Amino acid sequence: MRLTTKGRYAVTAMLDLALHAGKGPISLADISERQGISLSYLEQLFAKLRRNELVRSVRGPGGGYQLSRDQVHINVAEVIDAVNESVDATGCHGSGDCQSGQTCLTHHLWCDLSEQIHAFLSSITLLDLVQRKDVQQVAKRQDRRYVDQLIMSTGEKTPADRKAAV
Amino acid sequence: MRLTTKGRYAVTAMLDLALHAGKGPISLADISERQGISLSYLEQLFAKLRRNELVRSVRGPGGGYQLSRDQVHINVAEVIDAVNESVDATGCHGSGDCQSGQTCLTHHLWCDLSEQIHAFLSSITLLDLVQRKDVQQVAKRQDRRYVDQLIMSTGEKTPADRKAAV
DNA sequence: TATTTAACCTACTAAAACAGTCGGCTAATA
DNA sequence: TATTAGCCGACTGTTTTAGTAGGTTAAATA
Repeated sequence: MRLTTKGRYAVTAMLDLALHAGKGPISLADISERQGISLSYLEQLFAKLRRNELVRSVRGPGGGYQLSRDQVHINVAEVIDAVNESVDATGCHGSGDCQSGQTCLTHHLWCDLSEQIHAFLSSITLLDLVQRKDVQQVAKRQDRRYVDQLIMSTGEKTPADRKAAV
Repeated sequence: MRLTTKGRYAVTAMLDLALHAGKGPISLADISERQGISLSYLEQLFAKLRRNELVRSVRGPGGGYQLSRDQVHINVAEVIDAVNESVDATGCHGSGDCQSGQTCLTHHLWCDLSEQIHAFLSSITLLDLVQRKDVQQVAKRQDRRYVDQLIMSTGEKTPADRKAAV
C-alpha cells in the first residue's frame, strides 16, 4: 500500500476541477499554475483519470477537462485507484496466499485495515470536499493568486482590466 | 505514506514473539523459519525495534528476543512506526506547508485520513491479535510445521522424539 | 488557410526506497 | 575452546516516484 504525491495530486486536481465546474473546460495549465503541479506530470495523471472515465476532455483552444459525472458521484477512493495507488494494505492483494500459498499470521489485520481505509475514502465525495470551509478558504487564496499572476503577465493595471481578466 | 512488507514483517514478527511468550527468548532463526522472513532482514528490523524499546535481547546460546512490555501495552501503530514506516498520509508531515509554505487544497483531507488510520492501528494491541481466532489457527499451523521440520532435520521418528523436540 | 491552443502519447531519467545478501564481530553459554 | 545467536556495516538488484523532453493530433481563431 502506498499514498504518495501521485494520489494526492490526482485528488487535488480533481477537486480543482470540481471547484471550477460550470466555467467550461479547465486546462491542465491552469491546474498546474493553481496547484503547483508540473504540467507534464498532470498530463500523465489525467490520461489515467480519463481512461477510468472520471474526466472528459475537450481539445483545441479553450479546451481542457471536465468531470464526467456529478461531484456527488465521484469519491476520493476511486480517484486514488484510478492512478494506480492501491489502498490495499495486504501483500497478497486480499487473496490470502501471503505465506507460500497460505495466509500469513497478520493477513486478517491488513484486510481489516484496507477495509477501514477504503470505507473512509469512498465515503468522501468531491462535493463533500467542495463544501468544506478549509477547502473554500484555500481555493479563494489560490484564485486570488491566479488572477494576480494573470494581471502581472498581461501588464494590465486598472480594476476594469482585473475584472476582464477573470 | 506507505505500508509494505517492512511494516507487515515487523508486526508479524512481534506477534510471533507474543504468541511464544513465556517460553524464554525466541531466536530470530525461529521467527525466520515460522514466518518465512529472511533472517538478515529480520536482524535489521529488530535493530530498530530494539532501539525503540519494543523488544529486549539476550545474547549467546539459548538467546533471542522478548517483548519489553506486556502485550496489552504494545499496539500495532508503534511497531510500524518503529521500522520507519510512517502512517502519515500528508506530504508535509502534518506541518501544513505543502504548497510553497501554505496548506494545499487537500491538506485537511490527508490529516483526517492519517488520524483515521492511526486511531485504528493504535487501538489494536498485540494481546488483541493473540486472542483472535484466525491468528490462533494460523499460529497452530505454523507451530505444527515448525515441529515437523525439526523432526525431519534431526531424523527422529517416534512420538516420544516428537514430544522431546517440542 | 495558417496559426495557435491544448490535449495526447512515448520514451527517458535521477533519486529514493524496498527487500534483501554478505561478511565479519562480540557476548554468553556449554 | 567451540558454538550459538545477537550485532553491525556495506553492498546490490529491482521497482517506484516524480518528474522531463519531444513530439503528434484535433479544434478553434485570425
